This record gives sequence, C-alpha cells and structure tokens, in this order.
Amino acid sequence: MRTLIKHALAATEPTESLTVKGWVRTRRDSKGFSFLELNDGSCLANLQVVVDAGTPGSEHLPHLTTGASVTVDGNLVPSPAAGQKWELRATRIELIGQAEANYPLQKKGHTPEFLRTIAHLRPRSNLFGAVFRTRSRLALAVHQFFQDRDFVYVHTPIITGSDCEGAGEMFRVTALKGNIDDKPQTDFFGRPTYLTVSGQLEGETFACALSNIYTFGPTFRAENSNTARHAAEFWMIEPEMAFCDLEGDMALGEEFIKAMARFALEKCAEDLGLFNKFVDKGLNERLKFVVERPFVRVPYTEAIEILTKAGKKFEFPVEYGLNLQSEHERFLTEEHFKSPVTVFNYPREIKPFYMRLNDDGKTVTAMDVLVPGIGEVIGGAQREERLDQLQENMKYHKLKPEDYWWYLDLRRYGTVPHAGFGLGFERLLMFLTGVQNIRDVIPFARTPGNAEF
RNA sequence: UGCUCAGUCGGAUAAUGAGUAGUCCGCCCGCCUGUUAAGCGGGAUGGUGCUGGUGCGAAUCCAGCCUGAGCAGCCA
Repeated sequence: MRTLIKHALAATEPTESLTVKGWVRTRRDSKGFSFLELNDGSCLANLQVVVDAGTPGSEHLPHLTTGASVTVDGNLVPSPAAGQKWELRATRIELIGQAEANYPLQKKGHTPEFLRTIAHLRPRSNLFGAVFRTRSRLALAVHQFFQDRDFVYVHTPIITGSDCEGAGEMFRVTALKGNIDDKPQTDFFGRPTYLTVSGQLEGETFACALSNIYTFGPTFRAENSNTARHAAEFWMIEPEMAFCDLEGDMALGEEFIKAMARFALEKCAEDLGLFNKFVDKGLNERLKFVVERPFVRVPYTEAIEILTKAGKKFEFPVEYGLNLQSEHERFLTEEHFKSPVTVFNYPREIKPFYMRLNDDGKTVTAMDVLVPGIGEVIGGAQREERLDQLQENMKYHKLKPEDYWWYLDLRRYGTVPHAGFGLGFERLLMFLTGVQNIRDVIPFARTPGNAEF
C-alpha cells in the first residue's frame, strides 16, 4: 500500500513499513549511505530518504539521479538533523525508471520561460507543482462558494451557433472539407458554428428558471492577443442571478474575490508560502488586505474625474466616453485607492447591447472589478430586462433582433431584473498566486502560434 | 497586430575594436562520520536560432526569417 508523501510528512508518530513512490529531486552521498530527496507531487515538500550501503536495491543508487522514479520501503523515524521533522530509513529501494543524463530539470531554479518550453515536465518543478495544486483546490473553492449559496451549476454549450456578444473573433467549428463558407447549411449543424466565447446568454435562460446559476468551463477567443493575461482557451466562471440588480451583482463579485483569497490563505498555505517567497514577496500581505478591507466602488464618471485631476501623464487620453485603459485601471487600483476597485455605470456606447440602460439615458449598469497587479478580473452587468429597450439597444449596436429571438423571449414571458458577471479563472489564479503570466497558471497554454502540447 | 528588447553546451551565464568561445550547475570517477539546491578533488561530453551577405577571418557587422520576452490594443 503506497503512502503519499504529504501523509508521511504529516505523521504524528514513527511508523514502521511504509512504501512511498515518487521522483528523485536530488541525491547526496556520504560515506556508507546516501540521502534522497523524494517528491511525489502530493505536496511541495520532499521526503528525505536515508539509504544505507547494503540496503536491498542500493546497488542501483548511482542511477538514482535527478528525475528518476523510485519505490522506497522503509520506516518513518524522527530526523536527527535539522531541516525536516521526519525521514524515511529505507529497507528496500527499487529503481522504476531511470532519468537520462540530459534531464532538463535541474535542482537549481529555472526561468518560467524555459519551463514553458517543457510543459510536459514543468509540473515536476516546485513552482508549477504549487501552481497546479492551487488551481485544483481553487476550482473546488469556486464550486463550494456557489453551491453554499444555492446556485445551480449549468453546463452551457461549448459549440454555439451565435456569436452572442457580437464581439470577439471566434473559432469556427466545422465538419466540412474545402471552403467552409460555401454552403454552411450543408455543414454538420446546418449552420455556421463556433466555439463559445461566453455562456452568458444561455446562462440567462437558466437563471430565468432556476433563479441563481453559475457556469464554470472552457471558453475560446480567436483574438491575436499576445499579452501576459490573454489566452485563446481559458476557463470562465459566469454566475447569473434572477431578481437581482447591479448592487447585488457587485456585492456578489466582491464577496467572491474575498472568499477566494481567504480560501487560498487557509487551504493552500504551503504552496502560497512558495509564491510569497519566490514569486511575489507582497502576496500574503495583499491577500490579507483584500480579505479584510471593503472594496472601493466608484462610478465611471467619478473615475474619469479622479484620473483627470491626478496630474499624471497617461499615454492614452482620459475622457468621458472612452474606455479605461490598462494604465488607468492600474493607477486607480494600485496608486490612487491601493485596493481592489469596482467601477460601475459606464457610457452605453462602449458596452454591449445586453446591459441595462440607466435612467440618465447615457450610462448602462456595467461593472468591472479591478485588482492590483492584474487589472480587470471581473466584468459584469445588470441585464436589460425590458423588451422594448433591449430591442432598441440592439438597433443602437446594429444587431439583428431575429438572431436573438430566444434571448428576447426571456423578456416576453415573465421577464425579471437579473444580473451576472464573467470572471477569468486564470486571472483569478494569477491574482492569488502572484504569477505574472497567464501561460503559467494553465497546464498547456493555447496562445497564437502555440499548441505544441 | 503594433512598438521595444533578446536568442551562446541539457540548464544559468561570460567574451574582444571581428582573431583558439570561458565559467558555474548537471553528467562520469574518486574522497568525505548525518547531508539540506551538501562539500572537496579530478575528468569527459557538449554550444553561438535559421538563411544569405560583407570580411583573410563573423557569436560579434548587415539583411530577411523564425522563436521568446516586455509593453499596448481586443478582453476574462
């Protein structure tokens, strides 16, 4: 029976006859015995194995180089030396798979850029092991957060027939050979289809039946974006709440970010320690700050005023009716408020058709949550629930209402005020781990020109 | 997609005004009474992203390409 290293290291008393399996991180030889640092990915820490000369299997010790896989039977005993509480005195070791001498992972640190080129091996590094353990736990935290609040998990389709928001390049899905645009009506679905860029519109239909729902799944954008925070394939979380206004939407978004930060601090402490030490020395402090302090809320017009009066030279102009640029968002969250900021009520001309028009006739109920270091992590809105107004919005944005007949039906049959938001899971992970590049928080990044693994 | 920068052994890096491409880690051998990315001594292998150009001679200069990074747009 195999024992995971995390369980062995958490022992409260010495244990006879354990079996562990893992990969050698390093070997240190002394006269008459050797130390092996063994890691099986179950936790950040390695298990120190002591192998005396003459231990069955020790004749293979010379081949137990960094990267080799082994089985070790032994007794878990208190370590007589500083550095670790427990160590395993081997009674038998077995070499499972040797690592060739050119094993690219060395004991010393590597750059994330190099590790990206060996995406199949990088989970064996301390950093990426920690990142992907954290990713797994946070995925659970996302479900817990919503399930605790009676949200229903909805699997919205990955293949979709509508380029719903009318924005964003989409990946075409087809079974046709040759020119796929010739006769889309002969294609598999009888119409042009794409990989989804958002489950929101479908999510709204379920919110207008089950009240509170969320989606959590892969999302695709064919944008030729080359930045540290864009990927062509990423995981998005989209809650949608019936009988909810912008106020409730902002409250949920803020509560969500706080809950995720709290969860990371409590449940990912060991891995967070690595991030705090080697990736971002201010991480723990920032996460605690986010948990403890209320988010600042500021209307778009006020944000514009703050930026105008800041007396700071921006590369891009600050003017009502223009989008906030990354530099503006960063100024607000990192310099002016020094805390997460929720900006709301944006001019209608820079936001999509489905957002609810405010009484001023100029702004819509949009909200963006900005966090230090990342910028926009949440984008959401109260939806336009009035049929006439929604049709008017579509005209304003030059969309054809007939393409959205089922979406409009929601406003015909028992319409309700409702609201929701979209949150990029990878951006959340960047915020929680301090990792600066989205390609380093997703197992196999899909970016322009990159689908090797 | 635009602007900027960068590509040197398996990894991290050095090099002159163009003149034998050096070092550390790793690997191999030996030593070391318990090590902590162990330490000490010795050794071998191995590299200038690609294509072309200028030169007696190119890692170095020039052109194009490829790849990566940073910033920006699009956004989550």
